[in-house]
Amino acid sequence: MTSELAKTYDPRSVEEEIYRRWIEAGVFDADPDGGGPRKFCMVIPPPNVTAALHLGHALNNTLQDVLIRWRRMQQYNTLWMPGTDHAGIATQTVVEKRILAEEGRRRTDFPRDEFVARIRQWKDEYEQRITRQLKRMGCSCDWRRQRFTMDDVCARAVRAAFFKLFADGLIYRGKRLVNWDPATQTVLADDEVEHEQVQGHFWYLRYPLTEPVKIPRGTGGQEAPAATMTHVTVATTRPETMLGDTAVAMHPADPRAKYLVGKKIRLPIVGREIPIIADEHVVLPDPGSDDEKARFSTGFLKVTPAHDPDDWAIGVRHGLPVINVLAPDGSISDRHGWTDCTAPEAQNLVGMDRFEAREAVVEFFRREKLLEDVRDYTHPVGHSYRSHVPIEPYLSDQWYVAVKRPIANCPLSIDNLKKQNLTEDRDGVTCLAGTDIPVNSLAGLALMPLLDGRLKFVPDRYAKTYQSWLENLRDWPISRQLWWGHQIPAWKGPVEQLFGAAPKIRQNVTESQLCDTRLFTICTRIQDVDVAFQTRHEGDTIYAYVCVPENHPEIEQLLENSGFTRDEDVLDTWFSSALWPFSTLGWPEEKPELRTFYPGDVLCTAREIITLWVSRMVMMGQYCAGDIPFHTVFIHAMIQDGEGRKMSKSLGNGIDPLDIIDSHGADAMRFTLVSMTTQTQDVRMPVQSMTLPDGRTVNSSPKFDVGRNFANKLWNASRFVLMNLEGCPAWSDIRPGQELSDRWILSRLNAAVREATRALHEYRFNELADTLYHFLWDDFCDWYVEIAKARIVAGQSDPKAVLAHCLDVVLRLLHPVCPFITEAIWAKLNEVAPVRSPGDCQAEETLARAAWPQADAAAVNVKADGEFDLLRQIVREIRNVRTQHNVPPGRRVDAIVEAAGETAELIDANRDLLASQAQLGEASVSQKPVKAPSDAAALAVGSVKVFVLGIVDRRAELARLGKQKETLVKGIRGIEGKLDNENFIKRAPPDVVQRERQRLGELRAELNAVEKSLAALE
RNA sequence: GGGCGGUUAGCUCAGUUGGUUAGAGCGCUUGCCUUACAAGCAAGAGGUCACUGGUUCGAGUCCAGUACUGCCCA
Repeated sequence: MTSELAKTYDPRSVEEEIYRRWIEAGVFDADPDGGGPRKFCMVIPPPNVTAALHLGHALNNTLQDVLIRWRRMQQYNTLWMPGTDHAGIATQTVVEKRILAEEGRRRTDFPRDEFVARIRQWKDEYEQRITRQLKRMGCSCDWRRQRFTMDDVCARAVRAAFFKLFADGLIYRGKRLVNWDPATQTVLADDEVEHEQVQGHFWYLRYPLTEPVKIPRGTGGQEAPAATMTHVTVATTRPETMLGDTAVAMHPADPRAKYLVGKKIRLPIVGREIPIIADEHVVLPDPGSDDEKARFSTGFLKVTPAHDPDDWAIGVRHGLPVINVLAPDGSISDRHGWTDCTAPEAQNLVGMDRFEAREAVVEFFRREKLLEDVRDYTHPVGHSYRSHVPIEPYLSDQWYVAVKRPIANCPLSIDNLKKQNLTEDRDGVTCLAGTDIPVNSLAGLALMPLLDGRLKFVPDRYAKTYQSWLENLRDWPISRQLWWGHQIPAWKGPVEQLFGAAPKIRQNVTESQLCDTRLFTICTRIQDVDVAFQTRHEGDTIYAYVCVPENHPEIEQLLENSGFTRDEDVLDTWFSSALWPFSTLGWPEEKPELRTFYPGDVLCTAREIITLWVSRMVMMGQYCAGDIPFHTVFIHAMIQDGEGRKMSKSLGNGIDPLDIIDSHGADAMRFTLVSMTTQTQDVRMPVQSMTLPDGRTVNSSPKFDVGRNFANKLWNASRFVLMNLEGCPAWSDIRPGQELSDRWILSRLNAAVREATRALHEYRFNELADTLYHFLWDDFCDWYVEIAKARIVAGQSDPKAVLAHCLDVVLRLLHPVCPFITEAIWAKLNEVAPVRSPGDCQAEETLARAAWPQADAAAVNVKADGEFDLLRQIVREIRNVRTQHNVPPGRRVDAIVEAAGETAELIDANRDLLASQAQLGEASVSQKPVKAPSDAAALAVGSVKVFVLGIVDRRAELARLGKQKETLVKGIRGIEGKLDNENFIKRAPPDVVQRERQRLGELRAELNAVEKSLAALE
């Protein structure tokens, strides 16, 4: 037969060809004009172009592919939108490092355009690699629509969103302390900062008072006995920041405060005179306190507004000067706001790295006998999630998105929330209940759908992460000092220049409005184009920041000709990622794609980006596109190695999906990943090295053998079916209800359909895999196929039709998980049996398009299940006794079954089944008590007794029966204990009591039989 | 410090609203190359469900606490 399959499944021989066929047939192509409510849309979490995909991506994309293929088979109009993310800081860093290593050149050695072009080359290469990886995994994305977060379509959306936010007054320029990464020299958002415990020190530094201060005896504090103070002692973990100190603070309740506040200190090294101030933020010293800060405190706090967020707040309260002593690269500098750096000791420090400077400062204090103490102190320090260096609080101008500012023209109604009492009034602003978040703010828009139930997380515990993040949200800094990204579409120039560029402004806006820098945004027109601008005092000048909408280069040119310059910074990567669900569909243009596929349905991602990405997509989806981008967020586990560590390049424990596909096949990898997807937050995957046929040694995991073995089992089961379909009758010509084994397998099949569909609806991926695994392997292969063999040999043809139908349905059910192998077998099955199921209609040519099976409730047959279970149990017991008596597998033995009534009839009708499965010769059934022959092994299966003749080894039989008796006695005692308990009888549900009673009866009958047999042997 | 998890067989993990003798895969033992499959078949061994207490007729499952461990946030 031409369609005979190879003995072992070889994925490499089919995968590529099948993928090509899907593409040619346009199977993955979405239809924007398809209309109808049955659409299903997902956007891929765009992989970073930083690097090739790892196993986590393989998991993430496999799960998405399972969902989209399932919905496609359910005949939804599906779209899976593919694409990649430019990953600003990550990609720029990677390319910078590589160029430095290979060419010895730094970014600043290039013109910006040229450097960006180099990154673009990298991006092109990795975009291609990633795409190829996804295709090899079998991902059924609509590749015609593939996007990149910096391509023209996405860039237009970024411009449009930025303009909209700017014009609505939700983007503003602010000067404040930011998280600064001195290595990459850019600002980071709070959530890009990782807190790590660091073994550090508290240094106790003495700051001399300009003149001694007398403190009367009896005043508290550490230095109480001293009648005259010549210095105060501050404790710090970052001594180098003292160069920027502008005050020393103490708590107003400190008894010493009334003598010291208002006095001056001469700052060592610098020579600056700074005041002692009173502020309640200072922690009072208390050596016995549980509070670590109180134990380490001296009561005096050095205040460095430019280099610490808390000090910044104190500075604002007291109007302190702000002295920045660091350069952007983290070195000490007198050129970024430090004007009194004149002392030679101070000048010596300029140019030192911050950690060098720390040692130098400490050394100075030590030398001058001003270092009072050094104590070990373990404390959390923020580190850059990219460069992993400690971040520096740094004063700078950045663009921010105001996340809690009410939006004047809010695009969405809040009536629903009000109805559900989810709002409350706070100072005239409608806020979400229990929060300070205005309903019509960006944070409010993101939180609203969670509260009103339109947005769901699976597993639902992750909703909490999302909610608490939004509730504690601060304004989002969106500018980054990078070259790789969307350049900020804002132009800056002196406000007078704006009049020259746009004479009409005078007509629309008064001069006082223009120069009132408290106003955030003014919208006006330049040459009939809507633009928005903000004004801001910087030094003695009032500047205008002008935002121009997309597609108006002439306005940009006009501004630049008038002395305006475009902001050099780029936007945070997450800004463009936040727009991904609709930027990819062409927003802001009203395209059919957008109408048909937005809002999308499911987002599938890992928990680490719930805050960074998911929340911002919801925020921007609501704000820009007027609806949530998806109704369900499925959060899958993180894959770790066998020791519970993250897989990473530096540890060398990562697994490359392509290596697994090469060695085990894509379907095997997918099956394993799906079967590992439970509701837990991590899964471990023991890593082992493996040698590929081409000689490479790569990382793999024995876990993938599970998938490979399963694929091979499916292949061989199919092989058997295909080899036996000659003369396969039409479904309408068979009577599958007549034979128990047919009724049973069809019952099991339909139960599997029901179970698999339920699992998918509930995102229980492992249950989907388990259901299919056990149906195929245990029920179908181990039992039905084995029974069918005998029946076919005996000349029956019904099993052929049942086999064909079962295979048909299994292939459909398994297709979303294992698309390649199922498609390959489907083609063969179509050759041999194109018509093969109830209804006798021609099967679909392409499995990927075939209909998802519907469970036939009538076929799920509890009676058949029970009857078959009994027969199966009898077979197992006979096999067991054969093994224990060392009966050679090939030797047929005779058996007599003793049973009553319907059970006897059932067994009698299935004597062939027993004979073929238990290797019996003569099998007879007796309704009367059988006198056990002396050479027979006696088995008890419930009320059924089986005598297997001519095999008895007395010792083995005694041992077997003794053991069975022991188990039975134990079981009986347990149940008797329950039934003797009055409370159990009284309080347990009657069906539970009834079940126990019945069970007790069965066990007693079995025990009885076993004891008789034992007696006969003795 | 706050939040969320995890601890079940040698390993990796399931275990639904509490209810038969707690399951699977891998690994292990024994016997089989049985005409789909040795990546296989048949049979089997292996568990004080982390610990302590509580609720209940009944707890792997619910509650409280302890230990260890992981992640997120500050």
